[in-house]
Amino acid sequence: MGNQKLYKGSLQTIILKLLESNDKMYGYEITQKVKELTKGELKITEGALYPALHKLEADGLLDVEVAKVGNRLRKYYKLTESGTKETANKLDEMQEFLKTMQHLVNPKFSLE
Amino acid sequence: MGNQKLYKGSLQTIILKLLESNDKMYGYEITQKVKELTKGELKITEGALYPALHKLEADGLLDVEVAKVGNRLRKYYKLTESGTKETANKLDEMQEFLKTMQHLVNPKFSLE
DNA sequence: ACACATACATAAGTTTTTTATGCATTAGAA
DNA sequence: TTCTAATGCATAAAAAACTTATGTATGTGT
Repeated sequence: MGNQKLYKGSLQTIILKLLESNDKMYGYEITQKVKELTKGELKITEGALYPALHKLEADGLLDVEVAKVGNRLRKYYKLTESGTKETANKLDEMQEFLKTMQHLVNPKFSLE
Repeated sequence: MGNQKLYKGSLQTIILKLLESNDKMYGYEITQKVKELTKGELKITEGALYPALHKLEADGLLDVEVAKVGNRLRKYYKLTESGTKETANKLDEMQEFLKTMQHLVNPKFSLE
C-alpha cells in the first residue's frame, strides 16, 4: 500500500471525482469505494474523510441529505452546481500535476 | 501554475530523483532545475527546500560538501549508498501512486 | 546607486493528515 | 447467546509538510 504520504493534498479531488461519477454517496461508502478502486493501495481514514466532507459542504461544493436506513443514519453527499465546476477545475489541476510528476520521475528524464 | 497543494509529500522524492540524475547539486540549483523542468509549474520554496535537504542529510541519504565559489559558499549534496537505495524505493512508490491516481481520476473510470 | 539574482538559513503560522477516541447499530461466528 | 467485526457517524490532539516572512551576504547589470 505504498506511501500514503504522497496522497496528501489529493483527498478533496478524490472525493469530488467519486461524487461526479456516482451522483450521491455517503462517507463510509466513499472509504470502501476508494479501497476497492485502488485495490487496497489507498485507505482513507475517517479522521481525514469526515472533516474533508464537512469542509466541502461548508464551502458550498456539496449538499448533504440525511437518510435513515433501518435504525442507522447515513449522510448522502452530492455535488452542488458550484461543486461540479470546482470538480472540473480540480481534475484539470490533477491531470497537470500527474503529467508534471510523470515527467520529473520518468527514467527517460535522464536523457534530456 | 496549478495547485501547489498536490505536491505536498513529493518533495523528498523530487530531490532524490534530481540527485540520481545529476550526481551532485546545491540547493539553489535544485530550485532552478525544478522550475525549468516543470516550465514554471512547480516552484520549490527555500523554506521547504533547505529543511528537506537537512533532513535527508540527517537521515543519512545525502552527503554534503561545501564549496567556495568566489566569495560565496555552496553546499553540494550527493546521494549516499543508502540514499541511492532509498531513491529507488521512493521512485517505485511514486510510480505506483501516479498509476493509482491516474486510474482514479481518468474519465474512463466512470465506465467501470 | 539600485534592483535583481544568487546562496544560504530559520521561525511562525497554516493546512492537512494520522492517531486515538467515542458512540451506536447490525450481522455473523463461536 | 455473547462477542467480534463491520457499518456509520464524529471530534480532538498531535504530527507532518508546507507557506510566508524574514534575515544575512555576495554578485551582476543598468
